[in-house]
Amino acid sequence: VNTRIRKGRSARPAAKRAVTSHDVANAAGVSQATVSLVLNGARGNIRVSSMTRDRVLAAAAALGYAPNQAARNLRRRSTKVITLILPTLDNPYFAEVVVAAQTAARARGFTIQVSPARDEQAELEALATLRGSGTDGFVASGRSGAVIDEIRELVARGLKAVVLQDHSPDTDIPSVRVDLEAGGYLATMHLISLGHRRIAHIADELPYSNRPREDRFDGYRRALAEAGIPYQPALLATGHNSFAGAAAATESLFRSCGEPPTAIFAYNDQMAIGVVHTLTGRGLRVPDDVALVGFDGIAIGKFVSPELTTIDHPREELGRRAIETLLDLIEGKRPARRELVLPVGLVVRQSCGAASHASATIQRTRDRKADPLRTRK
Amino acid sequence: VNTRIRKGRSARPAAKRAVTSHDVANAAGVSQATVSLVLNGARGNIRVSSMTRDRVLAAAAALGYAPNQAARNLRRRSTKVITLILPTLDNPYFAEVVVAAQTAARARGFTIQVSPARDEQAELEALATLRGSGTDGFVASGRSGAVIDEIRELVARGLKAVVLQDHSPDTDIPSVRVDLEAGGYLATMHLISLGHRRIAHIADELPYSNRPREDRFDGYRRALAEAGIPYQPALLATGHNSFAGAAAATESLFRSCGEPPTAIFAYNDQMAIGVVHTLTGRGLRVPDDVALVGFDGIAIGKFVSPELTTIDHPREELGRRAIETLLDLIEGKRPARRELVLPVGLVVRQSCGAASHASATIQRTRDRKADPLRTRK
DNA sequence: ATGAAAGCGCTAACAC
DNA sequence: GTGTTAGCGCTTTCAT
Repeated sequence: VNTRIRKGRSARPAAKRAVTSHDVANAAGVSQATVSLVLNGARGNIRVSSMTRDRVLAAAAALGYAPNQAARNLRRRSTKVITLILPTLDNPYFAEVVVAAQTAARARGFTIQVSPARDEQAELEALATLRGSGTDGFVASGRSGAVIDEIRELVARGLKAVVLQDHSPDTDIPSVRVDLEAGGYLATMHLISLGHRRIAHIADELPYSNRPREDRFDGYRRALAEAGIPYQPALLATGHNSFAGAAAATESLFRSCGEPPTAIFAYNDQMAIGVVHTLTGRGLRVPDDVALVGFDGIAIGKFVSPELTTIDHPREELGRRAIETLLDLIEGKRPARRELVLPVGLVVRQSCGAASHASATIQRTRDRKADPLRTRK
Repeated sequence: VNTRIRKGRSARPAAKRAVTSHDVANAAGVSQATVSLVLNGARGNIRVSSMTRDRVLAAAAALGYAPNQAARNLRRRSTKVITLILPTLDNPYFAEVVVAAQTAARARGFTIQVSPARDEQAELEALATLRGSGTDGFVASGRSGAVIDEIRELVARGLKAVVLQDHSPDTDIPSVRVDLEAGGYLATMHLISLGHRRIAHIADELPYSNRPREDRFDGYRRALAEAGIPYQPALLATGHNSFAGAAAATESLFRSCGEPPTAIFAYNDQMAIGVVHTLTGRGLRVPDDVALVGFDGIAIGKFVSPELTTIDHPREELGRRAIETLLDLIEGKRPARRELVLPVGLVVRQSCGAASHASATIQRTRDRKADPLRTRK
């Protein structure tokens, strides 16, 4: 039965029938159910003699048996797969999140699947593919209203979801994020403490309402307000979230803002590098002519010139906690917090011009639940 | 039947039974088989009246029906999923490959799944999870012998495979790769043509035999040989494939090589940035004191200072062609070539010191099948 | 043009 | 302890 010789040149590779639990059962001289029992191991009681167990295991190994996932998923009504929908893979920020997520998932017997979705349309498509129960749950960023609606719809269908780097849209959709507001505040406050008063902000240009951006921006304005510096719309510029986008945004900032800023707070470290490029191109030195603080803490910040002062995020923890929260949900445990907000830290390097004051100082915000923002000054 | 009220506080979310094709059939007043027929559309003939078709479609939409993937996969013996196993996601190089792969796959009705595997062990694990027929095929890099063996084993089980950025290990496992040898040759030749004779190479330190590294290295030595420059082992340094690893490798290179090199060919652009960092730290200017050529062509090379001269890879094409080759295999078509080798191009920017000669020159290698290497000088 | 019926390979409840 | 049995939801002949 199992020997179906590939006849002639008919091609169509004829996917040689895989070995099933039946084959193993035959080889071991037991019933198919026993094979299943043995292979699914410690189902509470070990109700199977160690002798048959060994025989089954041996037969399975000899035949190279691997259970058919589709059948198992169908029967179990679960796939042990979770999906991560991320805005982009261009930014190594997410690479770190993915690796941490994968490690955390694997530790609990789950596999992750990554879906890059660079815009709202792509995100909606990625979410749409989750409807067919190919996954037990997912992590997505919130962003636009349409995306939130689709997330709610999937949750209504029984999928579990966690929102990453955005606010919790619903009681049964927890969120795990970094304290971006505190980060914006810390970055701006640092520049203010260095004597700057004309501080620009270069942000992502995403068209729809976007919490990660608003949070940074809120922190920026809170710091200005605390220092009694009026917010000036002319000092805000947006561009595509990339090196080139930031370079262009900086160019247009300097062309149109009248009196130029003496300092810039960038949306993330990649954009900060684009900012440096334009500044340098205009003959401006960083930090002497313009001070700069990035955001993220990705590895490259230490290797460009000048080295980037930045707001460091707990990227590993972000990925890990998102997965842990999701798996708790999937396994029926109710997560400890609806919103988990991770603290950030200021890393002082060269680009802010404070190098003489202190090198590689690290200042962290407090861990917090969902109470009002407060940072250690 | 479908209304199972979540009773009391018994928790265990009770995953409300999803709507099945039976439900749709009932709502539309047809048999379940007809629903399947309608939804799977143009199965050759359209043997279904447009009236019932409309009724089924309407019912499906009203109920928000989505076919159960597990059941479908079980029945079809295929998942329409392919897996991409990549060494890392840290390097934006792979982000581009992934996006291209995803686009190509989607165009043909397939979904991709990404598995980062930073070392041999992780790669073997990732491959092992493919045994359970959760995927129709995969793209992996070759690397170590153990990995190749596992790839062969999976292919023997009926999975389809394509090797990325390595040589084809077997007639039925095609490879799609960039012409790394020609790239190494081009980079080195460029430095030679600028007058350099002491040219170092900073490479990835991967422990096992590694074609991508050997290919670059072969190109490097071919160029030296052609110019009559003896190869000097002291000018080869290896480090972890990262900014920090390259920085460390450069440090040790300068500490131990006796007379220092006047030029460096780096393994990739990320490592090139690490090289610049160390050079700058030692008070050496790039390109004035040491000329540098990177490899890859990733976006950041244009935004660091000095801008990186590099060997540009067709990253989008690499991802796309790998997927197309794999899908051909899955669909029973025999791919046109066993080895597809994509040409690379030299992009001259600042780090090589040729800026005065010509700015942003681009020189490309010829497209080739599997014939001996040859580059246009 | 439509329906009935037979599984795909597995898990789990229940019998012995 | 081990085997029997009943499906999970779908695709796909084969009748009608």
